[in-house]
Amino acid sequence: MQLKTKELSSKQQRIVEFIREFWLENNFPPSVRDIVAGCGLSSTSVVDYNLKILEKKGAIRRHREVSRGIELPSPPDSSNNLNVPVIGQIAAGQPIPVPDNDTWDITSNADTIEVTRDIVRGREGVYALKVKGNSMIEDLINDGDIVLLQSVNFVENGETAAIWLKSEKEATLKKFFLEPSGKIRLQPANSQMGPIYASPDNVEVQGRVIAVIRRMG
Amino acid sequence: MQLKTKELSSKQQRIVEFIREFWLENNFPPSVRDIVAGCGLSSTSVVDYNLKILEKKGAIRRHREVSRGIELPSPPDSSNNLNVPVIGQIAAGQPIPVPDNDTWDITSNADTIEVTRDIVRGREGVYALKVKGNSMIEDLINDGDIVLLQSVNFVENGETAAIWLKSEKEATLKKFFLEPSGKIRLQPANSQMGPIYASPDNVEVQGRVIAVIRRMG
DNA sequence: ACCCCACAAGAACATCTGTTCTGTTATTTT
DNA sequence: AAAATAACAGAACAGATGTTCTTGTGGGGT
Repeated sequence: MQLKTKELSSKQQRIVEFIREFWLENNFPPSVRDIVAGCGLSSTSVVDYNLKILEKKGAIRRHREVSRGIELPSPPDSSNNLNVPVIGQIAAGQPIPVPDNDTWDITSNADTIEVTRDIVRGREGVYALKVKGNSMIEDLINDGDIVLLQSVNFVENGETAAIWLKSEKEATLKKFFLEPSGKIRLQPANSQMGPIYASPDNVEVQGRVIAVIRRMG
Repeated sequence: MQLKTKELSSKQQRIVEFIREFWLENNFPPSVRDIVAGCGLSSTSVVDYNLKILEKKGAIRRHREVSRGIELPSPPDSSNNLNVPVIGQIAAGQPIPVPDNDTWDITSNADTIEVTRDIVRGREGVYALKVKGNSMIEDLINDGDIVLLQSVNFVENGETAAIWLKSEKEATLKKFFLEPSGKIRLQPANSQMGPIYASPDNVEVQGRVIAVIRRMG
């Protein structure tokens, strides 16, 4: 007597996820037997059984007697969009939870932002942070902006990056410079503010900024 | 001896168009027999014959032995994207060609930028400008940024807007304030720069900024 | 006329595929 | 423990569907 509501069993989640992946890859929905193979199930009847439940729960829509007649409520944008997870906020003094490597759990209930593919430009490991507070205004980044970051451990000199200062336990967006002296200079964009100097072993690059999106009005 | 090249016969164009419509409506590709019915053809072999040609010409992609295994090179936008015309650049001292009213010629060969619908949020008369030069850096807008504007003639106090100064023949992005004195104050965002004061009849609001998109790296 | 070729009609075929039927197993309820 | 229910397994059926085969048509070119 569980699952009366909209909660999906793990198998059902897996099926939905597979449908989405399949659709993304092939631009058309999978057949029942594709799902059997893709989810390692044993029988088409199992799929049908669960698809019926999924339909009742509103997770999918089916067209009877039509091959591959499965619709997702929000069809994965086969074309030009990507869903980038917004994994948190960034503000001075706040830690960033960084995703482990590149195995994202897109299906998790994390917020996502939909961006056109030309912004991501094929890069892997892209995530987004919402800027909280005005502490990054010197980098032309404002409160409420969304910054898109590529998860990398190293950046070129002069790139804007999300940087974790270990001892201070602070995350911040700054321009990154490795000085000839071996020190690392974190440079704000405004001449009113001086740079921050840190030793390399106190600095951890979390990602570099590849885009900023600001909505107003 | 026609159609050796990529040109499509009227029947083939019709088929492609039908596939696109069908896909748009159902979120999955049509079967061969759907095309027969939808295009008023007489036989599945006619469809198959033409689909093979279409595939050779690169108009579609087919997956053999897979029902509804038709892909369009650019699958129809399932509704989340809009193409916004980039009608020019904005920089101090440069005029902006502003579109007449709200009847855009989207099909014109003007550059467009594709943005997700959630950025436009249903607004009409949205266009984009590419920022040239660093003259707007005070508004957290940088060289190379794309600003999305909604074409309006009036803005609220405090909104960032594209403003045309008639006598100076200058276009600029500034925060707009109507002062109690009746003058208009155009306020940059940086305290280092003072505001510009102008009389209302010298000011023409061209649009208000609804989003900023900056790509880096 | 003749032949060649693009194109189409219609039927037939072999899969593919959604659905159903009959059980079986595990879990929960009484 | 017995009954009820959820979930799964396997097979089979019927319709959907891609593909192919044969035949027909109409026009150009020689």
